[in-house]
Amino acid sequence: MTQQLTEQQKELIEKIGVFHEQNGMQPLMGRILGLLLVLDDAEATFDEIIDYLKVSKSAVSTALNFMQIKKQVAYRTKPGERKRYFYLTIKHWERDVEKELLHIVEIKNLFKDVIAVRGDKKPEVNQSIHELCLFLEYLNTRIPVLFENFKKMLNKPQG
Amino acid sequence: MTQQLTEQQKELIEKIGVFHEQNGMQPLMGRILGLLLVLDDAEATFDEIIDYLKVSKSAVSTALNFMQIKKQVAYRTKPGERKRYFYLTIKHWERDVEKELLHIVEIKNLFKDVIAVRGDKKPEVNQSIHELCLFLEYLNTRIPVLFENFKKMLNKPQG
DNA sequence: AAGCCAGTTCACTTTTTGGTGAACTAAAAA
DNA sequence: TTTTTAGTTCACCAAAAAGTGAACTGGCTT
Repeated sequence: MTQQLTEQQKELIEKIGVFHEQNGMQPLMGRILGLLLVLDDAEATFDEIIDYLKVSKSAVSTALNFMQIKKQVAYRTKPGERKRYFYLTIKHWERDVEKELLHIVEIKNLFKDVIAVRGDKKPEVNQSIHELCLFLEYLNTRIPVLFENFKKMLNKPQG
Repeated sequence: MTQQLTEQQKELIEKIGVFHEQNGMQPLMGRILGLLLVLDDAEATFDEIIDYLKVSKSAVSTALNFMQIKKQVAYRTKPGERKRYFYLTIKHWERDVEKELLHIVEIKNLFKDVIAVRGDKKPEVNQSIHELCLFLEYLNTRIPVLFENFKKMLNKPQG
């Protein structure tokens, strides 16, 4: 029998799950993220996940495979054991946050298409869309700088 | 009869719709966004939306109300006419982009909760989460600066 | 070679979502 | 006052998403 989760842990898993659900992630995946964050050893086997979250094998299998493709989750095995210990690839949080930032910028291409298609009946509107595109382009150039400067700040604090 | 959309316009509406759908927006709302972006006069009445997008009154009513609450859409009336001309509040794109950036930062609070709950069995994991929080805090402070510097750049180009 | 372990696959069920149509409402027009 | 216009509400329906359970697979163990 797998160890019990505290009430606190359960609540937090749920909150994390709901947060990710609202961001378009499938419910179970959000809870697996929460579970692996909240567990002291930051990993769990297939059967432990089933046990903790009270879901079926197939649901867990599907969710984990998807999350592995998306590089959110990986697994290791312990010598002599066959079962997989799944864990979050949280050490690559930079890559993930960068992806989120780039995603904001992504819509720029659609706005460019919009500009190409629009007539000039409403110049103020065209101007707004144009400015937005300029900003997104600017933001795009600043993303790497944000990470660089953050690292600098970490090394020499109060800089 | 409402004027016909060109193939190009239809395609672009669909692309914009799909993009927003994948970001958790309801399908019809995404297409309304696309429609109002693509139309030369950047506005449409209730019945025109029904006509262009081939959907029911109730669907449009629900979608528009929601989008008005979210401040994505507003309407005006023309003197002497009763019907509403709905348009995108695109001139407030700064507010919207800022909201998206803040949304990335939002998860910081959950990670803080995670840190509070986690034991110290896996210090590397705790360290990663901690660094992530620091970065999100840093990003949070940089968001207003991004907009400020963009505006400066607009005023004196190549600066 | 027989059985087991750790997961996978797939047909099916349940739940959620998105949308429809008809009846309704409030304000303006006739 | 009745009708029309412009939109709203709500009970219902269809489709899509999410999850279940049972049968299956492929590598290890005995």
